[in-house]
Amino acid sequence: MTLLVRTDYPDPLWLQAVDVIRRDVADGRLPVGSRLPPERELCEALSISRVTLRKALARLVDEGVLRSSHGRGWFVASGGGTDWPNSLESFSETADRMGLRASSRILRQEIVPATIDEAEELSVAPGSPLFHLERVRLLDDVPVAMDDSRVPAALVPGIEHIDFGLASLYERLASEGVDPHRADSTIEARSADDSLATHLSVQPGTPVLVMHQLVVDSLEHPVLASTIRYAGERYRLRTAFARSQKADHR
Amino acid sequence: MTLLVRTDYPDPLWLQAVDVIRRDVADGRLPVGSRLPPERELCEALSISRVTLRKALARLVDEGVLRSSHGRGWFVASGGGTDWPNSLESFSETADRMGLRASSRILRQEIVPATIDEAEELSVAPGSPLFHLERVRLLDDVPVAMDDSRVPAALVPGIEHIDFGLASLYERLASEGVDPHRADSTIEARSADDSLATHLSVQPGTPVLVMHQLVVDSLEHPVLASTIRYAGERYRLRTAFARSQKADHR
DNA sequence: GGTAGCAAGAGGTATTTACAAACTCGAAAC
DNA sequence: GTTTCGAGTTTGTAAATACCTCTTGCTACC
Repeated sequence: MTLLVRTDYPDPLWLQAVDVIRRDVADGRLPVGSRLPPERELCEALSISRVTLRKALARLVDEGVLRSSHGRGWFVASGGGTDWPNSLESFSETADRMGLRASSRILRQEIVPATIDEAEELSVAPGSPLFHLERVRLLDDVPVAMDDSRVPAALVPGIEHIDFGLASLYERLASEGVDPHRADSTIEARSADDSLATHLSVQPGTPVLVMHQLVVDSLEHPVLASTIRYAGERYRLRTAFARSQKADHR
Repeated sequence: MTLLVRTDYPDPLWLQAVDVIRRDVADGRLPVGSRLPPERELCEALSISRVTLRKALARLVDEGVLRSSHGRGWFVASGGGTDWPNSLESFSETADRMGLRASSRILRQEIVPATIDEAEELSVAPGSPLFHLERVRLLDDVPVAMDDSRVPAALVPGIEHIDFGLASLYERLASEGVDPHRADSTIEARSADDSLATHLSVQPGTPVLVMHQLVVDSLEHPVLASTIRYAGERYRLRTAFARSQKADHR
């Protein structure tokens, strides 16, 4: 605990205390399961009052870093800090959580006329311009998924000139006033075909997780259809489902 | 604000204050968007100190009931932001939609002591009795999935004698006052091992969709852990994700 | 040898007090 | 007429203090 909190810093003292303790946990100076010094000692060590310290500790409980035991002390929570998304965890959120770097490799980016099937799914006229974006998604330069997205070109003028190696498709849609509201999805397990296996650097036939999503705005207009194929050994979807009372699993 | 907090009640004052304010909001005495009296007035009205009141207010922010504006006051938050209608189509709903008949074949139904891992996941003591239910789920007598569920036996007395070829696990839990509230889930693609392949009547190595769920009640107590393995060629999860507009609290 | 009870140490709750920072609004200055 | 300033109000942060409850371990008693 070398760092102290400083009154001449702009951040509130309790936030500085949060950072100090969180860092000590992350660096292993406070191993998982270990007990922290008593509150009164921590106060002295950090030169803050007990109220301020307890505000910091409360935040760390919220973050799942610590837990308290009445009469016994403060303990570093087990690393399984179940930090569940309340919707589907996005690719970059997964990367953040695992401390990895997310990136993309563009395979295809063009505007083509919509086929009958595409037109039907996205509620546009057959032959109307459709933006195709095909990317390999990587975590720390390891290919993890193939993302094939289609957007009606009319929604985002000039979309074919955006560099999606850097830009986020969702952010671009949002900046054009497109408001993703719901994503109707199907999820299934398939075998990798030769083409997919090549792009993901896996053996043909290995299991892949195929998620197809149709994203609609608040007026139920389709704005994006995407198919993401995840290498089964390299990715795991995380989400939280609300259980309606009538859901029966007979 | 008719009710007061009382020092001679067992609940902490700040918790009583939370209840009072939450009730006022629920009853419409504090309409959505309205401003609360200043903290100092609330302190006096509730006969508690400002620190105690602020602890209550902080909790209500966590619950999404209130929000504060520096220099302006406290406001009742719009209730419609925090809903997360992520839903997952259940096995029997899928059967209904496709006009098929859902059934189960029991492989294993017994009470065994919880292992360390199981105990940790379900927040019970290691060695405490755990109900294991292993079933093959069929659609029109075709095996489609293998369901392995674990429930703390204390939740449903006599659970080991129920015929789950007919009864619904969720209905049984509900009838015992267990209220499934949320299911934290991971979904991945794997290859079928020999045992699974036999039960599902597929070739070993074919892709399977593995969904693991931890179901918790409204108090965040785990009530059920289940792993369902779907034959990739025979089943497709259908779900709707809400795109959360939520900001991070960093 | 077992058990009840006490005391020390830990977190939990609550009060009082003080000052800082952000917002509102009206009055004065230009 | 517009801007600027400042007083007043309100939330945000922080300290010092007191006492309660729970856990643990030791001690003394039976």
